[in-house]
Amino acid sequence: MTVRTRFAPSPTGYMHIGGMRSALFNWLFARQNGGQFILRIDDTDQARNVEEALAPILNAFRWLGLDWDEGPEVGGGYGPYFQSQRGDLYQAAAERLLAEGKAYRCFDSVEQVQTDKEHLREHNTPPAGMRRSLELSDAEIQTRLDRDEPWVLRFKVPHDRKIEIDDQIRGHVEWDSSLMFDPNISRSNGSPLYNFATVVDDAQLKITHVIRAEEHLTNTAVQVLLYEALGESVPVFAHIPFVMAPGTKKKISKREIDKYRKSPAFKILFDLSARVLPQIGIDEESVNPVMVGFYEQCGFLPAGLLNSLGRTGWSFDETTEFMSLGFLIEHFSLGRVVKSSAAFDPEKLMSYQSHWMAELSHEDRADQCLPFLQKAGLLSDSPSDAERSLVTRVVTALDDRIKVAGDILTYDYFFKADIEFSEKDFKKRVSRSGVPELLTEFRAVLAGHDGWSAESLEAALQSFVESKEVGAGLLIHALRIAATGSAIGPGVYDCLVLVGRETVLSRIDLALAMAAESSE
RNA sequence: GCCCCCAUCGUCUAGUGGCCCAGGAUGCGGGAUUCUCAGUCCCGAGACAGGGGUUCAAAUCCCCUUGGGGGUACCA
Repeated sequence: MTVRTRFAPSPTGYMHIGGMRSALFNWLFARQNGGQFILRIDDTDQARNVEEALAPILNAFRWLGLDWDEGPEVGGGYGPYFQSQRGDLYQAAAERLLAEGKAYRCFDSVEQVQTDKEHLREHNTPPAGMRRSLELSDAEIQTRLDRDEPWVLRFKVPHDRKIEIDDQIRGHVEWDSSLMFDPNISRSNGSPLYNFATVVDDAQLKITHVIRAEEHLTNTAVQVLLYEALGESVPVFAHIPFVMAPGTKKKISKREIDKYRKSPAFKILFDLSARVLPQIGIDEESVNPVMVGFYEQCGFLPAGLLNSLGRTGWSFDETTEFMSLGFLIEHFSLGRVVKSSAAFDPEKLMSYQSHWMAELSHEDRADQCLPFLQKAGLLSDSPSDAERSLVTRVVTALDDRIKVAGDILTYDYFFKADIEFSEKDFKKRVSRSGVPELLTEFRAVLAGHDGWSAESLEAALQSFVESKEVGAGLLIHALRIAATGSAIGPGVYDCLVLVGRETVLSRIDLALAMAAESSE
């Protein structure tokens, strides 16, 4: 039997981070077992713009390198893969259940059902007995049908059953069917409800392993009954824990985004996007950490996010933290998925991301950074060899300081002509007694300096400060601010080399002028 | 209310009766390296929700309590 798993997203216009984790586990399990991973689109609610709303989802899969064997764009032998196009399947299954007496028309209004349930609850009785419509005679049913009375289809739960599953993660779970209320399986307009559609689909798609979030565990009872009524074999279930929002015990959700913006647990992520996104022309409000696209746009590596997703709710052993996709395919196991829900941890994500970024060669890191510089207008659309080489040299000098590709924008002073001096640092390092004079003199040294390498510049500065009998730090800090405008960056000699002699000299002039101005 | 699931450092987790006065990672605190920042290297603080059993022995098994989460929709 070939393993077949699936992920069934609704086209919502973004890919949810928690959903992505579910998809990843399904994908890993399929790949590990040489099976198929299927993408089915749950678009019964959205009539319009499915394509547009689906694009970010497919893009997220592609970005992370998770392919699908059947689904949108690739087709497959069990299509169509859009629920909106599978109406006849649900219709046929519903009619069969009705004909076989396994489902019945319920003429009760929503309000009526509601009232009945409340009444029963007051008397502490489970609502399983509510089957008024089942007592209707054929003639009565026909009369109501003739009068065009609305009805929904309810599945007739056999009340004498113990429903048991051996969940791959939860273990043995069982329910008493006598406590279950007959579930509505299709609406008065004939469209199927989730529990029904999903069973019909999973059966028709020959899904062998249903790996999904824990919220569906209770639904499984009804679904098992439905599989049986339809004469289909029941798949293996694996209910994985929720991905919770950092700092909370609630499922991570886009609706809570305003709270997340204020939450300290999310701070590093929002700080990052505030640094990066405005510079590349993306509205900060348009993406957020609940969406997979956020990470792509900030410059995360697929490997970083994947490692983080793979480690929330799953572990390999007691020490292994860094896992490539290949490692995960090889070693993933449902049995090692944890039972308790896990909070997505941005700090740990950063740690994985830093690790995978550090694994990249400087050239590859430069390739990651390049598009960000282009989007920020700091580099032309088709960069010259000289520009590309500058990026590589800057990235090399920056080394571990680049954790996500978007970090390159923090060091924009290597890529633009005009810089702004950080006011605070300028005051602290340049506008202090003796420093402008020192800088003026050293400017002359630089202007006449033979060669322009980090080594020779260091030697020049050392002998200069020795002759002046001042600490090297005094000049170094001032020089850094003057040459880059910023207190942070690579070693100062690297900075001088990368910025170039001419620019360094003119920036020093500018700094000296500013210092003179402020001292007046 | 009823049904189901879950419970180890702040967080992610290891642990399937003795290897555990609980291991790793992350974050945090301190130190070292240093021209800043980042990194790296050391050191440190930090958890078995509570109560009962079972057993020579329990984080691990059982029961109860408490806490958290989910379901109970003509949502998915």
